[in-house]
Amino acid sequence: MYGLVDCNNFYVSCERVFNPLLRNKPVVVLSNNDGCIIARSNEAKSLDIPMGAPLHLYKTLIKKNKIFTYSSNYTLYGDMSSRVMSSLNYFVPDMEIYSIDEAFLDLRKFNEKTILEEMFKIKQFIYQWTGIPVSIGVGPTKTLAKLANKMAKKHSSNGVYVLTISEHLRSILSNIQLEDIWGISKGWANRLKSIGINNPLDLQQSDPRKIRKIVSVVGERMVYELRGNPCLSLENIVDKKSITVSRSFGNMVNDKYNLKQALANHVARAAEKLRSQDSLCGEICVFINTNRFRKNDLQYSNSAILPFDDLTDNTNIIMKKAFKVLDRLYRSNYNYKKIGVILLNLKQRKKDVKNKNYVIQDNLFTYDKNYKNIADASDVCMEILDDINTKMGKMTLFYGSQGIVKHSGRKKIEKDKWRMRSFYRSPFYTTNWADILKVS
DNA sequence: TCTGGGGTCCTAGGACCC
DNA sequence: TCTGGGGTCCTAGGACCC
Repeated sequence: MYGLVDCNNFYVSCERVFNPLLRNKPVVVLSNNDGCIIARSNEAKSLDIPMGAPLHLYKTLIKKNKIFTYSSNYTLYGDMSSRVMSSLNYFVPDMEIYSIDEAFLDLRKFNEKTILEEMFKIKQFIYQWTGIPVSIGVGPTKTLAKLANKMAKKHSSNGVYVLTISEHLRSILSNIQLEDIWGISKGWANRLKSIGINNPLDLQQSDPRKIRKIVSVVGERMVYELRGNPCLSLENIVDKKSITVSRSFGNMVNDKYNLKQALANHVARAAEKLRSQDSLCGEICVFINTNRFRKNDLQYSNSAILPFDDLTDNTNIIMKKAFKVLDRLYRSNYNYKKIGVILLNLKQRKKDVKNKNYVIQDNLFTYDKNYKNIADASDVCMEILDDINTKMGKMTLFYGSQGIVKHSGRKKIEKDKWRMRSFYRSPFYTTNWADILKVS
C-alpha cells in the first residue's frame, strides 16, 4: 500500500502555528507583490474564494468578512516543511517528498488490518510535534492514495482514509469527475469525454491502448493505477534538473538598467541554488514578459538560451552570460512586468567512486554474483544504480534473467522485452528488477 | 490600479551514425 | 510490388503537477 500525506492548507497552517489567534478564523496567504490568493483556510474556502484568485477582485469580500491576509513567507514555510518531513520520516523510512506540503509513503511493511489506526497515530504525532494538521490517504497505488487523500479531506472525520479495490471504489469512481484524478486536467478530461469516457470508472474499465492514443503513456498508466496495478514507484530524492528564479515587478519597468538589476538578483539566487545541490550548469535561459492582462498595451514576450563554454557554477560567469541574453531580448518600446532566469542542462559534479565492486566500461556495468532470490539481487542493483546515477548522471541498464547484467550485442536483445529503455515507454516503467521481471 | 512561482515528463521529428 | 535495419541525441511544444 502507498500513503499520501498532505498538509492541510499548508501556508495558512504555518501562519497559525505562530499566531494561534488565527485558529477558526478565515485566513488567506498572498503571492509575491500580494497579487493573488495562494492559500486559504477552510473558513475562507467556504466563502467561495477560489485558489489563485486576484486579490483586487476580492477586496470587498475580505473586508466584509474580516478575513486575515498575509504576505507569503517562504523561508518559514520551507522550514516548517522540513520539520514535517523529518517527523514523517521517523515513522516511515521509505518516503518520497513530492512537494513542499506532500509526501508519498511506502507502507508495504505495515499490517493492512491496522493501517488506519497507525496512520491516525502518525497524523496525531505530526500535529503534536509541528503544529501542522495533515490528512492521510492510503491506497494500493500512488494514484489511488492521492484519491484517498481527497476523500480523507472531504468525507472523513479523523483525516485518514483507506481505499481498497472493492465495489465501494467503483461507486466512488463513478461519482466523481475525471479532473479529480491526479494527472487529469481540463484538457485531457475533454479529450477523454470526446471518446465516451465520462468518469473515472469509465477510464478504469477502458482499454489501456485506446487511452494511450488519446493521452499518451501517462494516461495509459492511470488506467492501470486505477485498477490497483502500480505503475509509479516512489522516487528517490534527486537533484533538480532545472533551476528557475523569476519575479513579477510591482510596477511596470521599461528601462534596461532596472531590468538588469532585477536579473542580477535572480541570477545570484539561481547560482546559489545551483551550488547548494552541488551541480554545474551548461546553459542559461532568460525570459521577459509584458503584462498580459493589459489588453490595450503592446505585448511582447521572448526568451533565449545561450550555452556556456564550460560547465559552471560561477556567479560572475553566469551573470555575464545573462546580461548578454538580455541585450538580445530587450526592446525599448515596451513596459515589462516580469523577468526571469532558468539554469538548464545541469550536471552533477563528479564524485569519487566508493563502491569498487562493480566495473564500468563503455557505459556498461557488470556485477557478477549469484543470488538465491531476486529480491536480494534487486536491492543490490538498486544500490549500484543509485551510485552510478549519482556519478554519471544517467545510464542505460541491460539485464538478463541469469542475474548477470550484460550487453549482449544489439541483435540479440529482444525488442521491447529486454531493454531497459523500452520500459520508459511502457506503462510499467521501473528501475526495480523485481518489478521488471514480474511484468515481462 | 492591482492578476504567482517553480517544476517534471512525453511526443514527434530531424540530423546523424553504424 | 518493391524500398535495410537499428540506433542516438537533441529540440520544441504541449501537457500536467504543487
